Amino acid sequence: MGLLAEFSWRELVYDTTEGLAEVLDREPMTAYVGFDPTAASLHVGSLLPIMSLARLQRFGHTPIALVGGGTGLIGDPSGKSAERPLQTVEQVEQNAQGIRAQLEKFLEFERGMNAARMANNVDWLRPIGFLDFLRDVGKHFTVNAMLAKESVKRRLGAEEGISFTEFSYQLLQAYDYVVLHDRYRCNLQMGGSDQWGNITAGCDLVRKIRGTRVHGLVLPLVMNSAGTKFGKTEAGTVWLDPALTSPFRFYQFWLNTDDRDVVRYLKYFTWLDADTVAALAQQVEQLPAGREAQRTLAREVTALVHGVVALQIAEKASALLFGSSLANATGEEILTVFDDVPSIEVTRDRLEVGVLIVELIALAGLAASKSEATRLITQGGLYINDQRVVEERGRVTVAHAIDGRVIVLRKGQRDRRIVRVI
RNA sequence: GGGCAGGUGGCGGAGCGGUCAAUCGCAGCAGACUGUAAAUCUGCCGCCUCAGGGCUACGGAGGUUCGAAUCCUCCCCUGCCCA
Repeated sequence: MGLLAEFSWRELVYDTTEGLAEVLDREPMTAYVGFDPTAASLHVGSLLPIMSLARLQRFGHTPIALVGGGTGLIGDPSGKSAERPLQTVEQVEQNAQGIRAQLEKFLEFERGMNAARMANNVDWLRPIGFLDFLRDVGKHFTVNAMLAKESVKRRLGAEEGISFTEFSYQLLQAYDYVVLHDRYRCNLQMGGSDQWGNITAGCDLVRKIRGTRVHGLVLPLVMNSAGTKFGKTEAGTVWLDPALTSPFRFYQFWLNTDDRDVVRYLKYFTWLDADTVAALAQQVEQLPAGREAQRTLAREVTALVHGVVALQIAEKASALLFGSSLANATGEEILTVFDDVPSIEVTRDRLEVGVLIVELIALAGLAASKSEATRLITQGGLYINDQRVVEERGRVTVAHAIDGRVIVLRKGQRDRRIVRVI
């Protein structure tokens, strides 16, 4: 099976440039994907392009992970409905370093023939002068074509418009392709479907100034059936950095995947083969409550991103939280399992006196204010050590501390905070 | 530079002198149901509060009025059109 067939059954091909199939069958290619340093960490949304690069490498092609340290200073208007504030140089640099470190985990850099490469476009975008850029790159683009790009068109119709800076973005990304083509013979660029305009701009530019035909492939936008943005939960973005999203929550994110999405996600985000995925798909049909597919997805992706040890802890925590009750757990166990749950510290002295529950909740960050905390209790959404709180003016005292060491606050079904007694 | 239309709570979008902490939709939070689901239903959704109320809010600054998100003046910002 060739790469394209592999991509195809996994539903990874949203669109490609013409003739890509023939080239892929004929020769090993060098492909790049760009990652924007908009944050210090990548999130699960980036997992699709990352996995795609990794798959490509397994098929003997060479992957390049491009960190957009230069383009990040400008801001890609693709898929954005409004102009975004510029990030500071330091911010971008820091972010670029962070995601660079993350990307390294997914690709193999020691692999002989097709070892992965890492590049940062600030290296060539920073030194180039404005006049040179206009003469060498800008001259090959008509504004007419630039205006026709979906990302630009949408903004032209929008209230806010688009700045010259973001308008120019497509030229920078196109130029990246030229540089990567020159340096590494890169001849394929992949990205999310929102990148199609930027990718074709790059293909055109390479053809115009180097006379070579290079290709592009865009991946589908990852959607979920609930209509919300993939990779967002109540708690916010699901990051790949374990310090930002704990392995436990990461695991939970995947475990909670909608039935309608889980099979597709197995194809997207795991290495499981077609037969295994088909078997799991059948499970979803016949025994949805068993959630075998979700469990497998969560295990696979968590192990991939955070490692087997982190996975085991996440599974153990899940079992304790949703299986047996807190009542049978010792303070020690709770502290271990909830190690990565946000916690606050309260002194024993304060607990001797008693702390107003609403104050504690606000302090722990379970509610934004005391009014919100009061509301929460009134509605029956607050639990202390899994016991529902009914008295909104009540106090928390040492008596609540399990083994005198820890109190577990919970909002709703699963949002928890740990109070450590010190 | 000129003309026009706008700037209201996370977003969209009402309100156009008092009854407005502000209709409504979306998002969000909680509850019920359940599979730690989806769908659905219910409640909540500025802050503080000794629960009576108090405070801060409708781009910014002034002003008119007993009283302004609503009227006036100036300023700032955005879009569209013209130059």
